[in-house]
Amino acid sequence: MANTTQDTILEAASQVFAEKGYDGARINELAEAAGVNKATLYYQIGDKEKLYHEVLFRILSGFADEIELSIKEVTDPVKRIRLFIDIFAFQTGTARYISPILLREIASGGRHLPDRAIEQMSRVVLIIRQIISDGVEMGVFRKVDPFFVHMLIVGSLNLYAANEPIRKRTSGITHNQNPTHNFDTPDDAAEKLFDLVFAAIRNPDKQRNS
Amino acid sequence: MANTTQDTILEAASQVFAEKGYDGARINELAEAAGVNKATLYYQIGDKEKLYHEVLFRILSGFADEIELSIKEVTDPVKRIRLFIDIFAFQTGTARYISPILLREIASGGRHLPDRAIEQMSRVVLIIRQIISDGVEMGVFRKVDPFFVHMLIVGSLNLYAANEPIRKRTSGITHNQNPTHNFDTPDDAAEKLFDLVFAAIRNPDKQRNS
Amino acid sequence: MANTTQDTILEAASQVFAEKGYDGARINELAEAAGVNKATLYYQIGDKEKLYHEVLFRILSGFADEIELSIKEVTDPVKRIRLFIDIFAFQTGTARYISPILLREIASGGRHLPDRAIEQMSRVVLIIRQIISDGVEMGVFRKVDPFFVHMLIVGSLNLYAANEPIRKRTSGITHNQNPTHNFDTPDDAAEKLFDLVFAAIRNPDKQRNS
Amino acid sequence: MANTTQDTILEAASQVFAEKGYDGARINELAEAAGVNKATLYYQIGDKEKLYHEVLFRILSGFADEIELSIKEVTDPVKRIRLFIDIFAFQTGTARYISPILLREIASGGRHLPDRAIEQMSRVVLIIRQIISDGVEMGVFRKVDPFFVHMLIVGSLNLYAANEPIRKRTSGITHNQNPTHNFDTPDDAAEKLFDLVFAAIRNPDKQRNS
DNA sequence: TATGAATGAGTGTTCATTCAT
DNA sequence: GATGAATGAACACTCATTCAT
Repeated sequence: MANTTQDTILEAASQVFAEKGYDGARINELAEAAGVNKATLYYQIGDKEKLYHEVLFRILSGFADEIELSIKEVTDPVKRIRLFIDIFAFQTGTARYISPILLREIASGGRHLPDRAIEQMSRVVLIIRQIISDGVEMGVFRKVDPFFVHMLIVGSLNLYAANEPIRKRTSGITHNQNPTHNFDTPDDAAEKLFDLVFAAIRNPDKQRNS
Repeated sequence: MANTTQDTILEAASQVFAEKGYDGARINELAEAAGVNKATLYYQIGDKEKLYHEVLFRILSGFADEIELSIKEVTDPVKRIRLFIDIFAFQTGTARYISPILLREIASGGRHLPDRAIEQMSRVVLIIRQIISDGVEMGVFRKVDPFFVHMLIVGSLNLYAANEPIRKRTSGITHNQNPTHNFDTPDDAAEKLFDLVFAAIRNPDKQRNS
Repeated sequence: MANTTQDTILEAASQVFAEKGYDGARINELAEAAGVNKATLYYQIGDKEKLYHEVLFRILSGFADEIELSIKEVTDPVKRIRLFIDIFAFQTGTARYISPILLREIASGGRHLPDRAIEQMSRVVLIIRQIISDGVEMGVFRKVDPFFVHMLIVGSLNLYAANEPIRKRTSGITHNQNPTHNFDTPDDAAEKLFDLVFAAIRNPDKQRNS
Repeated sequence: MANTTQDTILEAASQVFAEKGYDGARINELAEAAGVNKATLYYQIGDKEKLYHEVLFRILSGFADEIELSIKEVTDPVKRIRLFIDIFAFQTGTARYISPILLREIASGGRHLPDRAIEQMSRVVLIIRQIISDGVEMGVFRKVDPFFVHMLIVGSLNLYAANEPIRKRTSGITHNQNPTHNFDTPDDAAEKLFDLVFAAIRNPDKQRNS
C-alpha cells in the first residue's frame, strides 16, 4: 500500500517489459504506461536497469510465493505437480508476465539477472526438486533427475504460455490437418501437459487411483 | 560460395542476434562482427529488419533441412525422436543459434517473425507431428496430442540449450545438495531428456527392447 | 511571448531555410542557429519536415497579415499596388525570408508545401486579384487578367528581392556599360517597379494626377 | 555526337536537377536516370558539382543560343520582345529546364553558379538590354531602366513557367471566382504576358499598328 | 512529490566518392 | 569504357538521463 505510485509504475513496467523486453522497452513508454512523468519514474525508482531489476524481483518472488502458498495445501507429490502446472497454465497475478520475461532472460544468458532475482528463481527450482525427490522417495515417481524434470515442466509450460500469438499465426499455415488444438482451454492444456509430465516420471510399478 | 560477403555477414549476424536479440544488437556491432563497414552491410543486405529476417530464415531453414536430412535415414519413430533431440542437444551448424533466437521470438509473440520464417518453423512442427502420428499408428506411442508433445520436446530442449550460462550462475546458490547435474555432457543430457520424453509418450502396452 | 524557445527556433530556421533551402539545410545547422541542442529542436517542434512547414506557415501568414493590415489603410487601388510593392521591396519582418523560400517552392512544384501554407499563399493572391478587379471596376485599370498581373508583380519583385547577391557578381561581367543600377536604393527600386507595373495596367483613357 | 554517354548523362541530369535541385538530387538517382552506373558517371563527367556546372552551362548557353538565333531573324524591338517571351513560354529544348534551375540559383544567391554559367546568363541579360535600348532609341519604347524591364520579363515568365503544379493545387482553394485562367494555353499566356510587358514599356506618344 | 524542458551520446541509415576488375 | 563492391563521413533522429521549478 505504502507508496501507490511505485506500485503503479512497477505493475505497468512489468507488462511493458514482458511485451518488449529490456532493450525494446523505452523509458518514455514505461512512464506513459504508468501514467507518470519520466522524471517521476526516476525520482520514484531509479534508472532503467534498477526498474527492470525491481520488476524482475517482484515477478519472481510473487510467483514463488504463489506456488509455495498453494502447494502447502496438499502433500501428494502428484497433486503438487498438477498445482504447479495449473498456476503456470492459468497465469494469474504476477505469473502473467513471467513467461516472456523468463524466456528472454534465458535467451540472453541471464545478462540482466541480478543475484536477488536468481535467488527467487532458485526458490521455484528447489520446490520442484523437493516435490520430485519426495515423490521418488514415496515410490510414486521413478528415479529421475530432478533437473531435467524441471526442464521438462518449465520448458514446455513457458513455451505453451508464451507462444499463443505465434500459434495463431501458424495455424493458417501448419495445422490444416488438425487445427483444433489451438482452441484448447487453459484447463484442457493444463490437463494434457500434466498427463504427459506425469507419464514421464511416474513409477510404472506402482498402481494409481484418481 | 557465391557471395562470400553476404554469407559472412549473415553468419556473424546470427551470432550477434542470438546473443543480444533484435533490439539489443547494434548495427555497428553487427558490421564489426562481420568485419565489414556499416555501409557495406546496407549495400549487401539492407536494413536491420531485413538482416534479421534473413538470419531468421537461414537459421530456421537450415535447422529444418538438417532434421529432414537426418530423419530420412531411419524409419523407427522412437529413433527419430531420439535423433531430433540429439540435433537440438548438440546444436551443430545453424542450430547453434536457434534456441535463444526462438525463445526471444516466442517471448515477443513473434513480432519480428516474417511469414517466410514461420513457414520454415512450420516445417519442423510438421515433422514432429508426423513422427508422433506415425508412432501412434504403429502402436509404439500411446494416443497423445502431437501439439503438446511438441511443446514438451521443443520447450525442454530449448530451455536446456539456452540456459547453460544461468545454470552456471545458479549452481553456486541452488545446488548445494546436488550440483553434479551441471556437468552432464550433451550426450548425457540428450539421453536423459529422451528418457523422459519417451516415457511420456510410449505405449505402455507394447514391450520394447533397446 | 508564450514559448520563447519555439519562437527562437522558428525565427532561426526561417533564415537557414531561406539561405539553404529544405534539402540544403542541416538539422545541426538549424539547431546551432537557434542556439539549442538538436534534441531540443525535436522536443519543441518535431522533425525537419514539420519544422519547415511551421516556418513556411509562419512566413506566409505573417506576410499576408502585413499586407492586409497596411492595405486596409488606403482604398485607392493604385496606392494599394504601390503599398504591396513597397512591402516586398523593403522586406521587413517575416517578409525578409519570403522570396528565396517561395522561389524554391515554385521551382520544386510545391513539393514541400502543405495545404496550410497554400491557404496563406492564397490569401495574398486573392488580395491582389481584389485590388485589380476593384481598379478595373473603377476605371483606373484597363481590363487585364488579374492572374497575369499577379505573375508580373510577384515574379519581378521576387526576382529583384532574391537576386541581389547574383547582381553583385554579374556586375563585374555584364554592366560595363551601365553598372549604376546595382546601387538603386530599395526606394528607387520600388519606384521603378511600380512605374512599370502601373504603366502595364493603367487605363490609358483615364487621366491621372499624382 | 562524339560522346553519346556524356550527352545522355547531361540530358538526364538536367531533368533531375530541375526537379530536385542540387541538394535534393542524389548521385544514385542521376546515374539511374541516365541509365548508367554511378562509377561511369564519375568516369565520364566527374563529381556532383562538376556535373551540375556542366548542366548549368549547357542549359544556359543553349538558351542564349536559341534566343540569339531566333532574334536575329527580326529587327523590330517589339517583335523581339515577343519572341523572347514566346521562347520562355513554350519552353522548348534546353529551355525546358531553365526556370526551376534559375529560380533555385536566384534563391540561393548563386551559390553554385560558376563564372562560366554567369557568362552565359549575361548573354541573355545583354540581349534584353540591347533590345530595350534599341527600342528606346527608335522611340518605340519609353525611357525605362533596362534592368527592371529585365526583372519584369524574366521574373514573370519564370514564375509562370515554373508554377504550373502549384497553380493546379491552389485552383481548388483560390479561384472559385474565376478558375478559368488555369487553362490558358501557352499561346494565350504568351500573348497576355506580352500585352502587359509591352504596355509597361511602350512609348505612349507613338502610334502603333498590329 | 511531480514535471516540462533540455541535452550528450548514441542509433540506424544514406551519402558522395573510390577502386579493383 | 564500364561496373559491382566497398567505405568514411555525414545524416536525421532517438535515447536514457538530469535539473530547475
